[in-house]
Amino acid sequence: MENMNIKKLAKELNLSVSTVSKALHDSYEIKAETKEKVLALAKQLNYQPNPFASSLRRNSSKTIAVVIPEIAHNFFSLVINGIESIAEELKYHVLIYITHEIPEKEEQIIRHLLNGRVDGILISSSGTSNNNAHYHELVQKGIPFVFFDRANFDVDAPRVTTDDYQAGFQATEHLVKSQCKHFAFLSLSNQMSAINHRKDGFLAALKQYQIEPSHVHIIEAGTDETLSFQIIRDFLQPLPVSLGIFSSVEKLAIQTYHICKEINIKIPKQLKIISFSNLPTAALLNPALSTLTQPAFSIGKEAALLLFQSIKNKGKIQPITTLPNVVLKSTIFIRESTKM
Amino acid sequence: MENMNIKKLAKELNLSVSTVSKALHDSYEIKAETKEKVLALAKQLNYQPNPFASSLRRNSSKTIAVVIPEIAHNFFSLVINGIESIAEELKYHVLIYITHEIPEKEEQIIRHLLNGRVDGILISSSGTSNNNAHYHELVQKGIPFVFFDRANFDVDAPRVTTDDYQAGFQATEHLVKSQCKHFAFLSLSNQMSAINHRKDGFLAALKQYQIEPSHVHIIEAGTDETLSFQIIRDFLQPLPVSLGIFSSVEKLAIQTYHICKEINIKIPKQLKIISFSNLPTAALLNPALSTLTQPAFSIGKEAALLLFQSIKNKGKIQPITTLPNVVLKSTIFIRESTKM
DNA sequence: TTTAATTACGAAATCGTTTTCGTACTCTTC
DNA sequence: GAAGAGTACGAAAACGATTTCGTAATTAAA
Repeated sequence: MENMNIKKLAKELNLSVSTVSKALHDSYEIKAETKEKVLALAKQLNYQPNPFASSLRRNSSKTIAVVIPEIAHNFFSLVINGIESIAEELKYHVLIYITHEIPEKEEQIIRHLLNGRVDGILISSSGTSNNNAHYHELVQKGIPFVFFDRANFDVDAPRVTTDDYQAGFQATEHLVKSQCKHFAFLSLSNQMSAINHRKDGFLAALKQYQIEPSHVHIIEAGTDETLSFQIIRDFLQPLPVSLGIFSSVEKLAIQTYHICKEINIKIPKQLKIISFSNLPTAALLNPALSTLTQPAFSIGKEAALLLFQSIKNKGKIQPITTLPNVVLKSTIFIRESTKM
Repeated sequence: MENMNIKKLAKELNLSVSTVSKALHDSYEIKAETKEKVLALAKQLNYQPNPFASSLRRNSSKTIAVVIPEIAHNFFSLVINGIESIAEELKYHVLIYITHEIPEKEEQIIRHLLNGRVDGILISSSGTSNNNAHYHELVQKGIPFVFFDRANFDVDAPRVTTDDYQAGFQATEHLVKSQCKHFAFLSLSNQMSAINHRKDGFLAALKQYQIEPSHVHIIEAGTDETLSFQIIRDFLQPLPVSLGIFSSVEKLAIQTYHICKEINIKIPKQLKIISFSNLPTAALLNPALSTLTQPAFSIGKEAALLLFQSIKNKGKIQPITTLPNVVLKSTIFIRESTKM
């Protein structure tokens, strides 16, 4: 009696395995009376179908994977929250994979997932633009996937992103109007779609306001903490006059705060800064940080919804439509860190 | 040629399925030459074994589950990072389940996992003390699990916790020495082990320093954001003189900061506060927040290690030993929020 | 030379479901 | 009352691996 299975259940009921299976799936072939009996005993004996046998036979796992660069990050954990809210509702399971911003790691994970362990994948890419073979393999294998936030635009897959260009433009415009003279863009890498769009918005705004190119600084700090710390600190010494920083990610803004505290740069007097961020404490910082805040939870929800749509439509004839490409709006919060 | 499987591979090689399977698992029964051929073709044809067939036959899933109250929380996402670091190394997969602090939700998740989908479970309990039947069912089913941070001490399972009592004592002692006269403990609920230990340390310290009971306040703010906001605000009006707050979780400390900003209470002049927290911005807050910081990443690592040990030992005769009960040390950071 | 052991492989059972295909039996319908 | 339709179930194949058991061929031991 160690483990209940459908065979024992059938024997107990004096029914065949197939009848029991059909009864459990509420098949029209089975009469109501029998169904009730089966359901009753199944509940009583606490029968739970073996998920692997089901998955093997049905060729579906009721599982999705989320592949992200890092998890200890407000944005990504909020996104996961959104994803989970939908998955939970649809009784799907969620596997988490972390790439630690290493493109090769992402490749390896994606390649592994070609084995059919999951019905679909949500990806925030760590990949570089010259490397998307693994995405194409997913397409070939027919495994649905959706990009969120960081997409690879060379790959035909649904995307959920935010209005990065506009937000970047708006943030930069705000810095200009706050009387900044020098402008710096803090970036992780020039290979990430979302960040590049933010940079494009930044550059466009500076162009529109006819800022001298020599006053425009693009700082690629990279993903290594120690190194990026160094790079930013080096950039701030000597400090460009009336510097306005637009940080493309929260982490670099926080590092900047730490550096300013360390080498005694006064925000916003000597340096103004605005950053993309989902920090719940942005308003409590010293000084309060101006932010562009992405609707992270909604991004997760939308991406999951798109993915489940793809999963459902799999195999069916797709109407020739444009690729789903949801763009959500970020919100700008002006706080003290950019005060005149 | 849609999907590669072991049968096609065997046919291609003019070998039997069993030989191929054994070769792939490096069995001593197969000679080196054959193994090489098999490995070579497997790689060339990009063969990946179907995980569900394997799991079904082997009765093991190479998957663990992490069940946590919430994910958008620095502590838990750091723990997951630690868990993932071990799981990744051992080629295990990680499923995430979020209870949203709802005990019934946790029960439901755990009961579902009785079906064998995972080889083991890491749990930070959302359960109440009078409700641990589902844990016992896990024991009965022989599914290994490990508690971390929030354990249920009525259940015999390995635990990874921190020195909550000592940390609570130390934090409170610090408040006493900072000339506080009234003392408040902010709690989520009186049903969570870790939090209760912190409270015990708090009360013990106050007793040792002979603080009048009427100056001791236990605030159970609950897990609902809006409600807890209300409760804390109500407590702070009117403001007890020389109030020292020990917040058992980060979230309530942040709420307190927001409230103080709103109703214009000066920290640390009118109110001192120290909190358990893994905020990367604690030092950048206005004022910088004194914290007790748990080694969250290590907690995740240790818990995962214990779990994998249990999984490995499963079925084997256990030496009669004491239950693994790892207790890690938290670190106290004194900052401005508790300055005299 | 005979027997025993070793090597290298294959046939088939097995894991627990789902699903296809039969097939008795009852009920209509003309 | 014969044919067709509908009802309710069962036998067996399938999913794709792993593992047990058997065995032919070779080698070693007696």
